[in-house]
Amino acid sequence: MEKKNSGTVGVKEIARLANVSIGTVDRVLNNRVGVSDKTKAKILKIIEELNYQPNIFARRLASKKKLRFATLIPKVSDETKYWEAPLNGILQAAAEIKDFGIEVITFFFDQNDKGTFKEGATKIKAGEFDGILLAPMFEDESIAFIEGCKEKKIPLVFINSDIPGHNNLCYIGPNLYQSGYLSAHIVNYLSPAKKKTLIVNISKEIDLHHHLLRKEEGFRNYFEQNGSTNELTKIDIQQTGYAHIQQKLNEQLAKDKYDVVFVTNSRVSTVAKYFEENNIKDIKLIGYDFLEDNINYLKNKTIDFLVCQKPQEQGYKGIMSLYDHLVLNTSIEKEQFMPIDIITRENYQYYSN
Amino acid sequence: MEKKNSGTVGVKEIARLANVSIGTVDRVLNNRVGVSDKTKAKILKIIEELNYQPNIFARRLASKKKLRFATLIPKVSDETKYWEAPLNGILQAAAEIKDFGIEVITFFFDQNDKGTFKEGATKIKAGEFDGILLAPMFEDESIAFIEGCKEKKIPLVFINSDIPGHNNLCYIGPNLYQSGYLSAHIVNYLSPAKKKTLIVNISKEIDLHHHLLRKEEGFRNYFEQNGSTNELTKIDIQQTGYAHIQQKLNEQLAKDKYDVVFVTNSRVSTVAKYFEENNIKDIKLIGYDFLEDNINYLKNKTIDFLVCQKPQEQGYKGIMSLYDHLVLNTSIEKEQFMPIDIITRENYQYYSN
DNA sequence: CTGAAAGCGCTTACAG
DNA sequence: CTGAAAGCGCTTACAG
Repeated sequence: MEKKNSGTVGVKEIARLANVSIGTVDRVLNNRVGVSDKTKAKILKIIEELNYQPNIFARRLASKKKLRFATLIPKVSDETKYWEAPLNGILQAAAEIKDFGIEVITFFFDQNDKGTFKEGATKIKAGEFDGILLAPMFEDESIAFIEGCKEKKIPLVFINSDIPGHNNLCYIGPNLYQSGYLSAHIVNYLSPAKKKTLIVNISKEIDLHHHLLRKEEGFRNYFEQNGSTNELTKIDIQQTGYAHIQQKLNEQLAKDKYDVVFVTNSRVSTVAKYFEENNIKDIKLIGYDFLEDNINYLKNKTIDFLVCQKPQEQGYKGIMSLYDHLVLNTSIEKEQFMPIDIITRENYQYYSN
Repeated sequence: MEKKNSGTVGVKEIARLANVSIGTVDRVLNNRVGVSDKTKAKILKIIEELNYQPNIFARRLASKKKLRFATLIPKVSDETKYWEAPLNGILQAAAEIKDFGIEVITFFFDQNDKGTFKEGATKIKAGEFDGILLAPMFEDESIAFIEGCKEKKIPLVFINSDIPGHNNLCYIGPNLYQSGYLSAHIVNYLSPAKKKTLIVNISKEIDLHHHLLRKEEGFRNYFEQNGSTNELTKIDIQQTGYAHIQQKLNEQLAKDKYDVVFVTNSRVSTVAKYFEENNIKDIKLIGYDFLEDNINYLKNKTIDFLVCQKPQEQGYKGIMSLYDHLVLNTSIEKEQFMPIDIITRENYQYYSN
């Protein structure tokens, strides 16, 4: 004899069975104080037995509780088009949970200016938010901010990059090492069998450089672990202006004849531009991120592969994790690694960021 | 002077402004009959001006309306593990919209038996469903069924394969041609530059064979259109038992030395098994679908690439499209092509089906 | 064609 | 510590 009362039992029925008022049932349901241990136990038992599932619609309709989430990510600029996608994900999630009484407020910082990051953090601290989504680009500043949140017990999710041991709710983003490793795997398949590969790191900001090194590490380790004959060279380009990159590439490409160039971030489009201008067609080019510039070079065959990690989904899932944690009380996976997608000119049309 | 009444105006306020009762407002809101044109116009004008957005929670709470969806897809068997994923997607969507008063009932058929498909279709017809999700494997039988639904104006979505011109709500699934095209693109990158490739179609059911041919077409056209020197051969294996496949492969591989084998469906694991048993390591192997067997051969390096098309998402989105159409009244994209994902042994861990 | 009332399953003050 | 009542914004009969 099974009971089938999913969806049909409510506070009223529980109250009846427990010989209390629905107000009391509500108190234990929502962990509020002011119920004797005895009646609490009795009610909990009934809830358990009935497998009671609250009606979220009634709950939402009756409740006047509002939650406010803050996000702090880099602002979108020509240099950082990448951040358009996470922002879109955030806004999409915000729209979806708006009716559930959640307000999402977005703050931005300048990737080239730690000061703006601190400013944003200060504003958020003052704003008394219930949950925070953060792109913790600057390590020291992020940690200081996070510790503050910890004290106030404000849940916090990281997206895009992690500071292990400091995320207090979850991290949602790429496994950088593995994405480098995968890139190497692709390179390994490319003809010719024996080849020379150039790794290119382009980054001005020293803090961001870590990320690139992590990818480079994965890339290198692949070849080591697979006993490859691939010959690896690398250059670090610490200025992002085209003239500078051009000069560096000129120098490097004069030194040797490469079969593959692996650019460790989205600036692969700059290298593609250089390839196009210099009519270089026999070097395979691999880089990162589904950005308009990159896709254009993919289309015109200058870029061969792009590795992408669903930036929009990072923002979306970040907000949703806060919601799931705070509203639905779901348990959240500590590390949520994004898929590592391989984009070519024959599948980019169907890619969903 | 802007009004900011999003979320604050309700039927009560509209009724007050229109000098009618909220019952009448409700009637025009839900397109019910029994309102004079004059008052209807008046109310619509106010709704428009106020940019009224109904409260979905209140609506859901008060409404007793229930909708029932039916799904008809192949049953999961050892031969058709693939269908586990779409089913999971369907069940996940069902769980999410259950609270919205939607009941999803699943029907299955045997891919090797058209009769079971007809049976399922008949049951669904008799069941008076409000929306249907279908994997239209058997063309004639599907069309007959679909025409019946059309008459009754029951919205219908196709997943996994399309019968163009007959889907009445939308198609959600792969672009088969393009997935073959992409596979060829990958093959083209593989060393050696000049190579011999064998296409393998394994399929017992004549109706399903079409799908494979469509992929083969994309695969072939890529090389034609790109003036490739790749030499293509193909075999059709019309029995799916291992002994038969083994024999066919024996014959074929004795004829020539191939660099790449492209299997046009998930049966690539059978070919992988053959490779493993015969210690074939120098032929690159490409096939379809994120199935346990295939992934195992990917891990042990027998399979090099798998092309996947998010089967779970197909089921999920299929149900959600019915919901969006029937409940939210959203407009639905006619053709929703899945991403074409490239899976290797370095990114399968992070793949979400 | 229109209105007034009850009720969906919760939460929120308020009273004791 | 507990209960009774009002109300969230809709929909659903029912009455006229």
